[in-house]
Amino acid sequence: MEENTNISKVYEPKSVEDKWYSYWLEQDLFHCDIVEGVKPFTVVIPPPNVTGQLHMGHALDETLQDTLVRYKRMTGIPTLWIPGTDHAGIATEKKVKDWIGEEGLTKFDIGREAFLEKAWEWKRQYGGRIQNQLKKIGASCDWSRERFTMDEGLSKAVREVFVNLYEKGLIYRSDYIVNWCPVCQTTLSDIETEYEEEPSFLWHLKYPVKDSEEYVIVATTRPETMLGDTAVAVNPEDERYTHLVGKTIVLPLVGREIPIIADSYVDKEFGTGAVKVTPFHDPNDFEMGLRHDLPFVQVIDFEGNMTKEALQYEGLSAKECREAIVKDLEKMGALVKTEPHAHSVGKCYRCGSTIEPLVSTQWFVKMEPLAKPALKAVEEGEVRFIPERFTKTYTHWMENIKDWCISRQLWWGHRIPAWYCSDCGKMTVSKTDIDTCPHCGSKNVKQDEDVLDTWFSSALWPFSTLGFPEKTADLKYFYPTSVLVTGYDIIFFWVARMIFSGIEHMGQVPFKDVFIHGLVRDEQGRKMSKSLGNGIDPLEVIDEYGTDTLRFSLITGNAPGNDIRFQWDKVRSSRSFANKIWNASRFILMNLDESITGNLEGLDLLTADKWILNELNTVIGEVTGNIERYELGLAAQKLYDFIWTEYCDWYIELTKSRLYGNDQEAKKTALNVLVYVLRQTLELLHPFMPFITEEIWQHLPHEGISIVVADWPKSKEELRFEQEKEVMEVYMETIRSIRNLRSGLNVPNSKKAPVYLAVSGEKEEKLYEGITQYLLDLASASEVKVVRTKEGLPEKVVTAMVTGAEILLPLEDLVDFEKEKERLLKEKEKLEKEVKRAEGKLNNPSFVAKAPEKLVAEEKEKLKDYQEKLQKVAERLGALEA
RNA sequence: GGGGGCAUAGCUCAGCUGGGAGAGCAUCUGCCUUACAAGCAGGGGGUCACAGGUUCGAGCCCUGUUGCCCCCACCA
Repeated sequence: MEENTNISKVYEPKSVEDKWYSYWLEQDLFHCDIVEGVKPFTVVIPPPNVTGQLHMGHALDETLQDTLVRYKRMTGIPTLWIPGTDHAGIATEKKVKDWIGEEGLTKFDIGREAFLEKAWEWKRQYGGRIQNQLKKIGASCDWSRERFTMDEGLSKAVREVFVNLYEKGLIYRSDYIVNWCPVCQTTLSDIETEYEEEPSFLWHLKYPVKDSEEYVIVATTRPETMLGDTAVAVNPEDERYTHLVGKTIVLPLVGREIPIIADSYVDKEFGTGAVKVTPFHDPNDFEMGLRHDLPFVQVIDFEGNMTKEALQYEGLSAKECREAIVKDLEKMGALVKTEPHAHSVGKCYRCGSTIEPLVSTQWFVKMEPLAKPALKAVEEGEVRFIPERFTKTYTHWMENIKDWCISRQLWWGHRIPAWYCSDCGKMTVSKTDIDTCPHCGSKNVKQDEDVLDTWFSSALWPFSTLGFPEKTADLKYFYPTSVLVTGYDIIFFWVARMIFSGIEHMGQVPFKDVFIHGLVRDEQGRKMSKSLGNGIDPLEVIDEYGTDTLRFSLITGNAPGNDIRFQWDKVRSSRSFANKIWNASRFILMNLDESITGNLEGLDLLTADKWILNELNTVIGEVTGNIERYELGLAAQKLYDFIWTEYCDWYIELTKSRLYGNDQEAKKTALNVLVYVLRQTLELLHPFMPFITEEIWQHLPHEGISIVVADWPKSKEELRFEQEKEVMEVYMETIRSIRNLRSGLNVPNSKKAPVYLAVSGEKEEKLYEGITQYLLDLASASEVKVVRTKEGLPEKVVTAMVTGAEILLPLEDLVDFEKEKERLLKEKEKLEKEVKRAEGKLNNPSFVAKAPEKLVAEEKEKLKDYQEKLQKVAERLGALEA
């Protein structure tokens, strides 16, 4: 748009997006300074994985955040959006393992130090990718405050928190049954384990009772673990087994003697009512093992193979072992029954491998003391979920929370700050690295090999990014943040943990609002996934259609918290919208000259001008309210309707005769209003479509260096024009009616015809006085006459009734009285129905008594209008009969 | 087993504190009207899943039913 001629008829996003993003950075518009005494608006980005590529989920998440952030920035509040990335332990470690694997090396070949060296190198090479992608979608982050979870400062925060929790007794180290991924070679927390139902079998095994002819039949889904059985349990109330409790079982194949115990965990109804107990390999059995002081026998190792405790089965994989055992038990007659059984199996959320529950020494966070205040904060509304229903999801999880296993057997991450002395055997937990045992002075101290769960550091994100544990100015000013925007799938992983961490370490909740969105699904409603190959790359959409288009299509027509189906149709319709704005603006720019400022002072406004200003005023109020309430979909929809329907289809058309006419003052007025409304509309739209709005705004008369920092439009009392609105609505009704009549007879627009408006009184005559030009412009009128009597008008007319007037269109030979009668009869029917409806309401005494006065008055008005129209239709029909 | 969501036009979905059912796409008719055919004008199409209830008034609130979906828990 450098030149006002030769502008492309279609909007070309590529030529403007990078240009403006660079400009915004050059002008440092996203940087946020502290303004003492003014409460800022702060958002921290849910940090994408450094290994990550931008996917549709990010695109949605960043778009929502950016929209809120840009809006707030325009309202003049100091606004900060902190970007950053997450080190993503398992995911990144896997990438680096694959990377060195290309040279035939394993991480153990090269050792911890070299491996970490490689990992950092990998991060330097690919870690910047996601940031550039964020810029591509227009994210207005303060890049000077970018953070990475393994930055020095953030690592310091992790240590601070770890040690504090440890010293309070809220972190402990213990042998416990954990979820072990034999492929990733690490533990996983409970929420990192996903259960899938698989068709399997329930094997019924016969265990002989020692020194007896009796036996107990146990049912199991995992026969291979029988090698590690250290008891058989029955319900204490189960009379079938009472006499056996305390006796001994001789474990088949193994020969180990194990007790029969009574434990109320056992369900009498399920299977045979007797359970084999494998404390080392099953969470429930583990608990029973503790309760009854049973031995723990490990028969499956950390690679998923059988240990030497598995005797002759040593070395087999668990799966092979299962087959062998079933066969062997069958051979010896110990397999009583095999029945099909749906069995839910834990899977690693990263690699999908089957999880092996195993006992090992791990670090845990004691959750109950942390969960309590976190629950209270949400209950008391200190943190608010939008939409509200997710409060329940959160509460339910927090109420039933178990301790959090935080140690991971990885190298990439925050190494656990605990040291073990091989001389005195004591452990030291310390904020700083140590090389001497503080207990005995020995130099033989070794740091714990494990690192912390990635989510441990993510949980600190809202304050670690601001400088915690240092009491920085940023931390003081920007914490707590204003809103967290994220998907419902990580409420447990992240949101909940940030809440209790914020309360625990900062003494304050980390954010006021949690704005939850859904998942972006494919066109068939399936989850986008790598394995299905149905993911759509947002960058490809941007490449083809532009960022604004993608953003708009993700935001419109969605309610908070609901999943979104990605639709190309919707993308295309958003592109059409961008194009519509482009062309409307192009039209206005083509007509501009230097005298046009887009200010309203001293203009002689017409009805149409006042009408559009009034509509703009309304839209400003509504859109602002919608954004404040996180109803971004509604806000976008309103802007779409306003721009397309009211501004383009009506207002621009209503100004054309002035623009093309000879009255320079009138032209100037129209143009100023056109520019005024367009500029404000662009400002309203900017948070949603940042690039196209900036491009156009810069070409319009404006103040300031960028729309990014333009003032958010405000509704103004002096631009409320209720009366003009009403008049205009009558005019529009009239225009539609005329178009309708013509369309019904297939009259092309090029064929102009006179329009007569028969009005009943002086008031109506006055009302219609100003309509002439509008009908000439928008209703293909050749001339317009407002008359008090139909006398002397042509006979061959089609008619329609509008508020206060009867339209008569002399369309000569096109007029078919039979068809006309038919149409009017239909119209009559419709009106009668309406009259009946309105009368019904108004004759209902309780409606009149109880409904709001305004509503009753409106209903009365409508009734009157319908009755008038009905009467006119009847008259016209009468005339046609005659 | 517990919790939650959805059911509205042919399709995908909106519908804010209850006050005469909307959008996009698709479809039909007529228009290349000098901003835009990625467009303009006009039209057709809905017992708002079902059954009750509250209310002057229910797509919206309450109860129940049916059908899909999700989350949590996981009785071997």
